[in-house]
Order: sequence, then structure tokens, then C-alpha cells
Amino acid sequence: MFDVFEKYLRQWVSVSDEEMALIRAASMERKLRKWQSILHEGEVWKITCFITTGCFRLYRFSADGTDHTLRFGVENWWISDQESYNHEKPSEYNIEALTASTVIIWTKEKWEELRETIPAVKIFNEKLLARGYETSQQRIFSLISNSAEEKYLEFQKTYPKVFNSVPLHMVASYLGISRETLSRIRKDFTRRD
Amino acid sequence: MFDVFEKYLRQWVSVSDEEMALIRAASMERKLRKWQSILHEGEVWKITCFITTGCFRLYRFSADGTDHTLRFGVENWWISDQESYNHEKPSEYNIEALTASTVIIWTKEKWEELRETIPAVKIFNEKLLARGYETSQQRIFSLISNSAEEKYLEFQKTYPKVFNSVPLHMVASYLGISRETLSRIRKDFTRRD
DNA sequence: AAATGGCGTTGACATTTGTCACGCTTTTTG
DNA sequence: CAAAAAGCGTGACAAATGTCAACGCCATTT
Repeated sequence: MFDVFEKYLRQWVSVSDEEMALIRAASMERKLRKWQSILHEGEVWKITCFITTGCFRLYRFSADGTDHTLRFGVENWWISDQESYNHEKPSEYNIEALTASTVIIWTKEKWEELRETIPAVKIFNEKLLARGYETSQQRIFSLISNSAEEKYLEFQKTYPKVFNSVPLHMVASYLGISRETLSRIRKDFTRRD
Repeated sequence: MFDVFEKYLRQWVSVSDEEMALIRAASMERKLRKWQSILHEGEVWKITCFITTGCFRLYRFSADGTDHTLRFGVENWWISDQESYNHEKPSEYNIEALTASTVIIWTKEKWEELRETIPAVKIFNEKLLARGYETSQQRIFSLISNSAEEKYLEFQKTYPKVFNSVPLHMVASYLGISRETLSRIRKDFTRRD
């Protein structure tokens, strides 16, 4: 499974074989069954986690008890709670596997050590953070400027792989609309084809 | 005006007097009159920009010609288009001064040099990016989980200084609701006091 | 002092979206 | 395999929000 990650990482930065060996030695593989949680609210997120197979979602409960999907993660994505990780404070979020999944993880200690030791890891980490920020900005624009239907179509188009991997009611919760509304949008849309 | 920035920066990281002198030498001050733009869509954002006085907004037009406020900036905030800056690509956003304002700016060249030369600047920049990401995540949660009224109240409470500095119709555009809806929320709310 | 224009408000009405209830199908689980 | 649960769709209705038009206020300009 590490091979998947190795290939992915080399697309971002150039890493020598020795460095890659260090990164590998510091990593662990973990398997999760369907619905298994990898983060419960209240816990501190202390790992760096790369998804090799399967699918996850990061979600949070609001005061009325409903849950809202902040983000999905599929193969070759990272999943984390940056806020909890950075400040070592109890998370307000949950992360769960939506299917049986495999991840590669590094403890915070080891990952920080890799960042300090291997420049490419530091650079890579920065690029990743920058991209995450840009993605968030685009999503905010979509949320404040688009109708439910537009948000749905944009999501489907921008993240087809995610779209095809997750239940529709979670897509609705990701878009900030009810599952019934999503269902009707789909009906209208297919009828128009 | 640089004193304002100096005080701000020292709250984040420890900087020697020599380093601060370098940061200062690389900076420029710029004044903007009300409604003046500092970024037009199509231009590339090539500076790092700290607001010492006044107020800005970052906004974008959607296909139907309406504008949507992505972010505000007031005193002691930064304002930028990270996506344009990072990839040196034409911006899809506009940034304008909402009042007469003063900013401290560094050219991209000089700022990158400072980041490489002075570790504290690099660290500071990373912290800033991390915070921006966390803030975005919180806003996304608010947008997908709150009603118009809840979004309004949360914004008012979380960013009172911004709230008191900008026109209401821009707050509406920031929250993704119409200005009429915002107006009615306010009426309902004051009546309840 | 009058004219102007931006800003916020309001009423009437249309549209969108949410809620509740239900049923059908697929998937999961024991 | 069978029972249970999850997933998805749909109708009827309610609530939230948007749209359009008009108005008043107030700061600024002329």
C-alpha cells in the first residue's frame, strides 16, 4: 500500500530513495471497517493520515443534533482536523470511514521530524495547506453565490470521484441542503436530459 | 504607520531589532481613497499587504453579474488573493477600500526574500496560513448548518469590529443572503429586545 | 436650499427550500 | 437466507428566503 503513496508523493516533490525509505519507516498502515471512526469529537487529532483505499467523511454536529459534512476524503486524499492538530485541542469534529478503508499514518512526532529532516516533506506540506485554503475559498464562494441546484451540479462536476463514492444524503449535508431537495433536483435534472 | 505593524508582528513571533529593520526597509506604505481598488480581476496579485487603517473587501462577480463578498479586512488584518499570488495567475477577485485606508506592502520578491532570510517571518507566515484555513473551515460550517438569522448573529458576535465598519448590504452578500432578508432579520431581532 | 444618490427598510407576492409522512428497493447484518 | 436497517424518492404542506417596487432618511454635492 505504501507504493500508492510513494507514487503520489513523487508527483508533488522530488524525493530521493533514502528519504523515501525514512518516510516509509516512520509510517504505519491501518485498516478500518465500514462506519469505523478514526476521530471522535473530544479527542485530539495527533496523526497525519493518507487514504490509500476507501472513503471518509469529516462531519460535525450542530446544536439541534443534525450532522453536517465538512469534507470527504477518497483514495489519494488526506483527511485530518487541522485545528485540533495545530493547537492540540479537543476536536469538535468526527471522522469516519464510509467503506472499508486503508490508510497510511504517521504519528505527529514522526511527521514533524520528517518535516524538519527532509526539505521536500516540508515543501510538500506547505503546498498541501495552500491548496486546502484555495479549495475552501472556492467552496465558500459556491455556498454564498449558488442555488441548491448549482451547488449540486458544481460538486458533481468538480469532484466526480467523490460524488460517485458517497451516499446522496451526505452530499446534501455537504452542500447545506436537505436530502429531499437534493432528490428533487436530481429528478428535475434527469428529466431534462 | 510601521509601528502598528511592528507591534502586531511581535505578538506572533519574536523578532530581533536587526530583523525588524530589514522587514521595515523592504516595506512600502500606500494610501488609498474610498472605493479605490487595489486588485482588479484579471490582474495578478503580487504583493503582501497589511492593513494599518481603514477597511477592505475581497469580492467576486458571479455569472449573473451580482457580486459576492468573500472576505473583509480591517485594521491589523491582511488582505490578499492567495490563489493568484501562489500560482501567479490572473485573479478572479477584486479588492477595494471601503473607506480611506493605509496599508503596508511588500513586493512578492522582497517578501519571499524575507521569508528565506528571517526564520521568524517564515514561521509567522505559516501560522497565518494555518489560521486562515481554520477560519475558512468555521465559516463553511456556519454556511452549511445555520439559518440566515443564525449566520447573521454569529458574524456580528465573532467579528464585531468588521460588522461595525461595513455597509449592511455587503454583510448580506458575505452571508449569502439578500439585503432584504438581512433587513427583516434585524427588525425581528431588535423587536425582541 | 434644493437636488442627488446611496443606504436601509418595508409590503406584496413568487419561488425555493425544508419538514413530515410514507413506501419501495438495496444493502447490511445476524 | 431472512430480518433489519439504510438509502432514495415522492406527495402535501409549511416555512424561509428571494424578487420587485416603492419609500424615507441622511449625507454629500451643487
